[in-house]
Parts: sequence; C-alpha cells; structure tokens
Amino acid sequence: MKKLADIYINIPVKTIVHSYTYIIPEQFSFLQAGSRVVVPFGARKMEGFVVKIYPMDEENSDLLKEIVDIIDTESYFTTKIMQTARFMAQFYLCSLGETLRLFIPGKNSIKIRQIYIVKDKNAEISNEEKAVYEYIKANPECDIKQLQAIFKEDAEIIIKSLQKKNIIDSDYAYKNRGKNKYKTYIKINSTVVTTELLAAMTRKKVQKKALEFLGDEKFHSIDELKNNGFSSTIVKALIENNYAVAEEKQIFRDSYDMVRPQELMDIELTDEQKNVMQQISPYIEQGLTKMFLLHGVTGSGKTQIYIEAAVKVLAQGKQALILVPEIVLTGQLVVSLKKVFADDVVVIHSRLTVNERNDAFMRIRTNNVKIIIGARSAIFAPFFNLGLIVMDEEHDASYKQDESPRYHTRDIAVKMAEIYSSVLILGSATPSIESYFAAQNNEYQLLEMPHRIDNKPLPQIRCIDMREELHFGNRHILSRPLAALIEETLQQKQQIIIMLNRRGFSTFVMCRSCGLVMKCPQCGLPLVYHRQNYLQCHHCDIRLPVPDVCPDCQSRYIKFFGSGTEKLEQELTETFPNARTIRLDRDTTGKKMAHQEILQSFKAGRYDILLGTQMVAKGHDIPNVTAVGIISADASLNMPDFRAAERCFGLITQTAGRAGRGDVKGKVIIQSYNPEHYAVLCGIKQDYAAFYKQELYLRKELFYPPYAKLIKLTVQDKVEQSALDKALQLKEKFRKTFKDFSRYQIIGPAPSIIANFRGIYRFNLLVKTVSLADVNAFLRAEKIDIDKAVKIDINPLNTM
DNA sequence: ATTAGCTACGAT
DNA sequence: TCGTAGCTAATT
Repeated sequence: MKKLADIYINIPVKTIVHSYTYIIPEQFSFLQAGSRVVVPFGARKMEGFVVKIYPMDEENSDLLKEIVDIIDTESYFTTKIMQTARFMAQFYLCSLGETLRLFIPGKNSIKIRQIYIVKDKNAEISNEEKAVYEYIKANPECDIKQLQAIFKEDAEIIIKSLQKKNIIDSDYAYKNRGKNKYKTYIKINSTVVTTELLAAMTRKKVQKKALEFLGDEKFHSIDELKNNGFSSTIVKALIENNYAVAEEKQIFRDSYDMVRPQELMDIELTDEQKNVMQQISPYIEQGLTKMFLLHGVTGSGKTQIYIEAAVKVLAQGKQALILVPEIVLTGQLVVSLKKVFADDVVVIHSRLTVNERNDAFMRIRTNNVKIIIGARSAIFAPFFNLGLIVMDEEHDASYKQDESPRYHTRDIAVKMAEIYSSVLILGSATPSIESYFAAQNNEYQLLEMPHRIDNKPLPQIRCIDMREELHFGNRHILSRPLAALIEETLQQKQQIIIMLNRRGFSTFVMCRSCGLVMKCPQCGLPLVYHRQNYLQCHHCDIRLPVPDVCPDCQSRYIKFFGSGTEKLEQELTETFPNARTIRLDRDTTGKKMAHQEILQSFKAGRYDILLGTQMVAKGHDIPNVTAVGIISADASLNMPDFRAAERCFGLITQTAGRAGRGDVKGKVIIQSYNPEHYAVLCGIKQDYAAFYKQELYLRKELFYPPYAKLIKLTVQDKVEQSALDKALQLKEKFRKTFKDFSRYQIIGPAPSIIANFRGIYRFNLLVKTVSLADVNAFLRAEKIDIDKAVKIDINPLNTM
C-alpha cells in the first residue's frame, strides 16, 4: 500500500505555516521522516522536508501530488534536530520549514531553475522567433539566463509569445548545491604482490620501487606518491597490472588546515579553576542535563575551563560545541584547542563557502570530528552525540539573529542541553542580567572565578570628566591625562589600546546656516563622514558624495561634527608622530582575514597603539598591553534603550580587561560625560555585583527583563496612517485580552528607529509580559504569526 | 517566493 | 472590446 508524507516546503515566508501532503511513489517507499525531497508546489518544483509518514487513506488521495525526487536516501534531520526545530517554530512563531532550513548548509540543498523545452517540434515559426526556438530545441536544459545572454532583451518577449502559442513549455531542473570532493588513494594488492613477485621484478624498476614504498599495506594518496617521485603513469601501471587497488575517498575542505597543532603544555589549574571543574565534571561524566553560568573576571582563565570540560566530554566519547560571538574570535581559540585536540577540531561560521560547510557538517554527522567551534550558526550542526555546549561571552549581542527567525542562540542552547542531555556552560566576565538572575534563582548553577590567573591584579582605572577638560580649553578627543598615559607607556615600550565605539571620521554632518543634518535617503539616519571623502549610512551602508553646498539653503557652510575612529587616528598620529598606530574597525577589516592580521601584527609588536571600535575589546590576550583608553563608553547611555546601562558597563569592563594581562599592572583611563552614572561608577570599580544590584532594582521598577519578557511587534505598511492604525488596533485587542496591567503591558506604537525605509513605514509595539506563552497564544489566535505586515521579535535585544 | 488568475482602466 | 498593469490568493 502506498504511503503519504507531510512535508514542509523550504520557503522563508511566514504566511506558509503548515505542512502539505504528498503521495510517496513506490520507488521511494523507503523514505523516512527527516528526509529532504523535491515536490511540485504550485507551478514550480521546490525542496521539501518530510516530517511525518503514514498509510494512505483512499478517499481524497486523488487530490494529492506525488513526490518527484529525493535528495537523501536516508533521513537528513535527526530526531533531535526535529525536536530543536519544532521548539524554535513554536517559540519564535514561525513555520517549521523556516527553522528546519537553518540546519542545512546554505539553507537550500538544491538549486532549482526554470528551463524551457520544445513542445511542438514541427511548428511553423516566424523569422524573428526562429533563432530562439532553434536554440531551445538544441539545448534541452537552457534557462532564461542563457537565453538572455544570447538574445538580450528580446528573449523574454519571444519566450512568452512561444509559450502562448503552445510551442514551448517550461519545466524545472535542479541539482545538488554541495559538491563532495574526492581524492584517489591506492593500496598495495598483497594477494598479487608477493615477495617472490617482487624479487622476480627485474624489468619494471620504478614500479618495483613504488611497491616497496607502498609496503605498509595502508592507503596512500596519489599526491603523496607524486611527492616521492612516482608519476601518474606509474600509478596507472600499478593499477592496470593489479599490483595496487585504488579507492576514492571523500576529503574534507578545511580553511583552518594551516593552523597546525603545537606542542602541548601541561597547564596546572588554579584552585579556582579546579573548584569549578569539580562542580562541572560529575554532570559530564553522568551525561546529565545541566546549565552553568561561569562568571569569571577578564583574565581568570575561562578558556582553560572550556578545554578541560571538552577533554572530559571527549573521554565520554561525545562531541563538544564551543560557541563564540564572532568569526574573528575563533582564530585564537582554534589555536588553543588544536594544541590539545589536533585534527579533532572543526570550525564553522557564516563566511565558510557552502562546500566547506557541507564538509564540516558531514564530519560532525559521522562523528569524524569531536570539537566544533563556531559562531551562532554552528548550533545548527548535525551533532552525532553532543555532550557539551559552551557559550563564550554569553552576554554578546551577536548571539541574536537579526532577521527572521529572530532567534537567540542562548534560548536554543538551553533547549538543546535538555534535548541532548548535555552540559551547557555560559561564560562571561559581564553576564547578561537575565542569565545572572537565572543563576540567582538556581535555574543555572553559578560558578564564580573572581581572581585573575597568578593573582595578577585587575587594572587600575581612572575616570576623566570630559566636561572639565572642556573647561580647561581642551577640545581634543584625548584628555590630557590620557595623552600623558599614552606618552608614558610609549616611553616604556609597552602597548596601548584605545577604544572609540564609532567608526568613520565625524558622526554627523550639518549645515551651519540652516541646521540641516545630512540624512540617509533610504532610512533617514544621520550620515557619517569618512576621510576618503564620502558620506556613509551606517545602517544600510550606502555611500554618497559629500555635497559642496547645502541641498536646502545652498550655503557653503557645511561642517562635520562628532568624532569617530578615523578622527581619533588622525589626532593620535599628530600628537604622537613617532608612535606606530593601527586602526581596527569594520572599514579596515574588509577582507576575510584582515582582522586576524591586524591583531597578529599588533601582538607581535609591530605597532604601539591599537585603536578601534568595540572590536578591540573582545577576547584577545596581548601581554604587552599595559594601558587602555576608553573614549566613549558612555555615549550609549543617551540612547532610549533599557539595556543602555548594561551595554555601557559591559563595554567598560571588557575593554579595561585588555590591560595588564602580562607582568605589569594595567592602567585604564575612561573619558566620560556621565561620570556619576552608576554604569560608569561600577565599571571603574569593576564591580559586577554592585552594578547588577542597581540595574536589577531599576528593571523591577520599570517591569523590564528579567522580571518581564519582551516581544517587539513591528507593524509595516506603505501608507503611514495604515501602519499606525493597524498598530493601534492591535494594541486595543491586546488590552482587551490582557487586563492585568501588573502582568501584561503594551507600549507604543512608536515610530521605528528606521521609521521609513524604502517607502515602508514602521511602528513598534513593545509587549511586556510575565508569560511568553500567553502572548504567544494571543498572537496565534489573532493570526499575527501569519500576517506579513507584522514582524515578531521574541526577546528583542533593542526596543526601537 | 512565485505565479496563476482576476479586476480595473486605457487604448483601439 | 481587447490588452495589460497591478493586485490577490493559493501553492497538497
């Protein structure tokens, strides 16, 4: 009897939330849930994911179409992946198709294109259409791109005309996106090549030599033979004479292959580290689900904990996933981990090619690799048996995906720790308020490492009130004390890091005659001036020329205001002409490895001063850095966002933590316009507990996380008023459904930070609730989950 | 995301 | 009255 399959279509569209049912044809009767298939969908063919298989009910089967092809012979999505994807679809209010596609490299397994075929082979064709007709006849799988390349703009018109006359028809062709890479290996055929045979080989000298080389009966690659002086002709002869057998083996592309394992040093753990490991180990050994929050100050040796935990997991024969916020931070970790785990390490991040990613996933799926390092997308790898998830810098905003589905890696990691029965370690020097709160409430077990390794002191921090600097007539970016600290550090041949969290030269451009601020024509945000003489929108990245005169009043009095890293760089080179300065921000790290190279050469001592955006604050360990300057940690305090203080405190603590990692005590200077703000005060004292207490108090007062859960709803429409009206209606419905103001609140509608982007107007509603599930159900009941005019962001990082 | 199908308006 | 652009609804 035939079977049916419920299938989700691989389409990232929120209006399609349910599965579609197809007939499984006889030849594919082996299909299982979790397989990827090709199905007809509307007029097209699409990739689909089988989620359920059941016997066919004869009644309405004639309405159903058949699966046309399969992509996998065995199930691609494991049961555990299915569970994770189901959780995500439920939690983030999107379709299972949308979440499942995250688990395949490149989000599509096949590439589908429309092709044209000749239907009527003997048709009478007019002269102007003849060439196209003949081309399609001669090239059975040609698509619109090929035809356009030859017949230019005529192609489309003629195709339409031919289709209308029923002379040609369209169909869909598809091919696998990933290509496996193979290499030929050969092995001596010992049943044929006996010692007697070798002894009798007098004529084929080179072949004899080659066979002696292959004496160990193991597989050797053709490359290896070539490198040892045996040409491909010899290899061919060996195989033809049946002296050797050949085999194709899949090889895995690995862009980190050049990072070779170094000699392993035995590292003695500190008492703090030992204590932490004692708490973690039992859960790993017994394979239990357990969440830890590892709160360790900068330089306390959290990485060593990750390594030790991974060693323990490997001993259990399981895999360990180590997540870092950004690709660039993988570099250092890869080196540390390769020291210990050699080729058992694989790296995954979004800049890998689809093929590299495919290979990495294959190695993980087949348990060929045990340690997986990666940025947030690595959580979607097909783990064989996952025993440990580490999330380093768990507070970091890059763990949140900014486009649909807007997941937070931490939410998924917590769920996966349950599903895989594994240990989760969230590590940070400045944990997110939510995570620390969860630890206080025993949802996570708190592990504290308050001391630096070897009891190195935390840096000494001084705060400079920039308002006073201005009173003294200092209009520079650098305060006098910071300039003095730089001078002193340079003289001692030590290194300096300076952080200014804004790239570009000036932060806004204004006409001094009429006050017009140059804004992005697409999204309306102020444009930033860059020294290579262009204006750039830091939201949508478009570049515009600098106007000579004001577009409004024609005045030539256009001035640049505010300071970015480019201006800071200029000031530093002017003030310290002998210092070697290097800048690190998104503009200097365009190429794939540039970030790594800049840090490497700074670490190697080829530069004295490293300046840049928050990139300079993250994760690296450079012993000769003894001084750190923070120019604008408090700039974010002026933003109307409830997480502004948390971000400011984190930035100060993280950046200051770069200083004094070697033998000399570090010195840090913070320049501030809000020196009395608690985020700055606690940052200076490096006092997380005090900051947490103060922040928690405010969060409770204002009903923000961790006391409330947030949902941001963005209503968008081409007509401003329609968007606003719709938002107001939604707000009204919410108010009617949730009357308990102490438990359910809705704020807004407020224009989005990019209120008008490409002619679409946006308004935000912010829901604050004690129960995400309740509001979730409400949004489903109101069909907001399938309304393409409303974007839903569960646990948004910013509220604007 | 695509596309088939329908409505409304303009040229013939 | 036909043709086409623009919008909507449906995709098993």
